Amino acid sequence: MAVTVKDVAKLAGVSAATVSRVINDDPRISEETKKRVMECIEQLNYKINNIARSLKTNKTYTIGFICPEIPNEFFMTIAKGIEDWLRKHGYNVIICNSNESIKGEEERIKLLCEKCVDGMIVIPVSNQGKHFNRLKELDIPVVLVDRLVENFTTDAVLIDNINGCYSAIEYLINHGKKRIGFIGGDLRLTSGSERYEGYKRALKDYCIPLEEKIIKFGDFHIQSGYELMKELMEIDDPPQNVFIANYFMHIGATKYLIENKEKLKYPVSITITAG
Amino acid sequence: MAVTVKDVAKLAGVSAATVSRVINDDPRISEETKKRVMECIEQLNYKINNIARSLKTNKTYTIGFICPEIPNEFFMTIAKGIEDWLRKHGYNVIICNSNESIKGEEERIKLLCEKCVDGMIVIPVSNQGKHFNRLKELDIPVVLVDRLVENFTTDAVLIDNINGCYSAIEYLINHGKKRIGFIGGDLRLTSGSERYEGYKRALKDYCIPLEEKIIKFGDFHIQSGYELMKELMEIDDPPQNVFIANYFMHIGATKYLIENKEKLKYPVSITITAG
DNA sequence: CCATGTTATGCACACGATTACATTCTATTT
DNA sequence: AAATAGAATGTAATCGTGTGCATAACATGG
Repeated sequence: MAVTVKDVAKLAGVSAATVSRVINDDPRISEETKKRVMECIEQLNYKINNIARSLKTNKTYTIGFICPEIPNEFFMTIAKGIEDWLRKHGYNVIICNSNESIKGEEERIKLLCEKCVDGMIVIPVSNQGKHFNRLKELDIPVVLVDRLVENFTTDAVLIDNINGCYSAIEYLINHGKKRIGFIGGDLRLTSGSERYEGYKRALKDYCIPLEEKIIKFGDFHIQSGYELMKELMEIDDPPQNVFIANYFMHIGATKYLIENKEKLKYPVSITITAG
Repeated sequence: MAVTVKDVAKLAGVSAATVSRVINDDPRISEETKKRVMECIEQLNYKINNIARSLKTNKTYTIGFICPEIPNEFFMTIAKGIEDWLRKHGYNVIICNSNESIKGEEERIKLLCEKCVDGMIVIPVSNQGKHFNRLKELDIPVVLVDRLVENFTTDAVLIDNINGCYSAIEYLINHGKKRIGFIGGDLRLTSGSERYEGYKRALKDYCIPLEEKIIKFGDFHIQSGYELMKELMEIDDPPQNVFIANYFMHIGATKYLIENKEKLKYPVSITITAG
C-alpha cells in the first residue's frame, strides 16, 4: 500500500540500502545518485516509516512528560516550554496526566515505557514513588521537575524553595511585619515542606516565635486557599500579613478576602511565592 | 538485551507463535499452556515491544490531538476529556500545540502522520487548511472540534453557536434590554462568525436595528476583551448590556469594568456564552 | 604490473512481533 | 481399522528499515 524504500530503490535503479543511506545523509553516497534518489522520493511522495526505523534503531525520538494535572496553567506553561525546546531538536512529546494520583502516575510511567520513549520528564505527585525504579531497570533517563522523589536519584529542575521563602519572609520582617501567617501546601511534597522550612528558618533567625494557630496547610489548589484563609480570619486575632506558598492558593485566599471585606477586623496583605 | 517473545518461548518450551497467541488472548490456546506461558512472562518480566507490534499490525493505538494553545484551560479541559476516554479504551494521546498558526498546524499534522497515529482530533486555528487533505490521502480519520475547515468534510463536534447566542440575546430582550453591545471573536473562525450570526438574527427577529459602533471583534483572548470593552465604554453613549462571545474575553472585559468602576456612566451588565 | 587505498554500492540479516499455512495428535465416525 | 474432523501448536514468511560486511571500480604508488 504505502510507498517503501524498495519502491524508491526500484525506480531509482539502486538498492534499498542506498536509499536508506540517502535518507540518513550518509556522506559516502555520491552526489549524483543522492540527487537521483531524492527526485524519486519526491516523485513517489515517499514518507519514511518511523515505526520500522524505531524498531531497528531503538530510538523513538519521543519524550514523555507526566504532570499531575492537564488543565493547570502552571504545568502547561512548563509543557509548552518543553515542547518548544524538544521540537527544535527533533524530538516530540507525549503529554500525560497522572491526575494527582500515585496510581495514575505509575500507570503513565508504565504506558510510556511500553511506548518505548527515549526519556521522561516527570512532575511527581508525591515524594513516594518506587514505581520509578522500573525506569532505572529499563535504563530510561528521567528528569524530575519541581519536586523530588525519595530514594530515587536523578537529575532534576527545582526551585530553591527554602531560600526563596526565607527571602520573602525576611523582606516582610525588614518592613516591620512581625506576625506573619502561613498558608502552605502538602508537606509530603518537597515544594510543600521546603517552603515551610524557609518560613521556619526565617522566623527563627529573627527570633520570632512560631505561632501554630496562624499556620495552615492545604493542597495547593484554589479552593484550599479559600478555606484556609477563612479559617485564618476567623480566629480571635487574625494576622495582618499572610504568606501563601503558591499561586493557586493565593487566588482562593484573595477571593475570600474580597468576598468578606466588610467582615475583616483590619486590612490583610498577602505575599506569595512562585510555583 | 530486552526480553522478547523468543526468550519466553524458550523458557516455556513452546514456539514464539504460541507466546504471541497467549498475549493476544487467542482462544485456541489450551488453558494449560496459557497458564505456563503467563508464568514465564511474569518470571522474566517480559514487556511487549509495541514498536514491533505496530510494524506488523499497522496500528499504534495512538491518537493525536492538536490544539491552538496548550496553556489554555478551555482546550486543556477538552484534552483531559479526550485522554480519559481514550485511555479507558486502550488508546493513548499525543497532545500537540499548533501555536495559533496555520504553519504550526501543518507541521503538527505532518508530525503525527509520520508518527503513524491511528487518528487525529483537531481544533483548527482557522477555517483555511488545505494541509488537511494529506490526511484524506493517507486515509487517517480526523475529527474536528469547535471549528470547521472549508472544503474539508469530516466528522466534527461543534457547539450550536448560532442558536446558543440567539437564545442568549433573546433572553436579554425578553428582560427588557434593547440596546445590547457585542464583543465577538475572529470572523474567520466558525466560533466567531456563527456567534455573530446568532446575535444578528435575534436583533432582526425582534426588530432591533444593528448599531455598528457597539459591535467589536477581537481574538478570543483576555487582553482583547479588556481593550474592546474599553473602546466600547469610551464612546459617547455606551451600551448598558454587553454580550461577550467567549470566556476569556469576558475575563478581560470584566477586569476593565472593575478597574474603571468610577469612570463608568452607569452600571454595565455582561452576558457570555460558553467556549 | 601488482599491491594497496579510496569510494560507491549491493547483499543479506536483524529488529520483535504477527499470522497464514502446515503439522501433529487425539477423538470420533463409518 | 481406516478415515475424518477438530484442537493445539509449530514453521516460516513478513512488516519497513538500518547496517556490517563484501564487492567492484578506479586511482595511486612503487
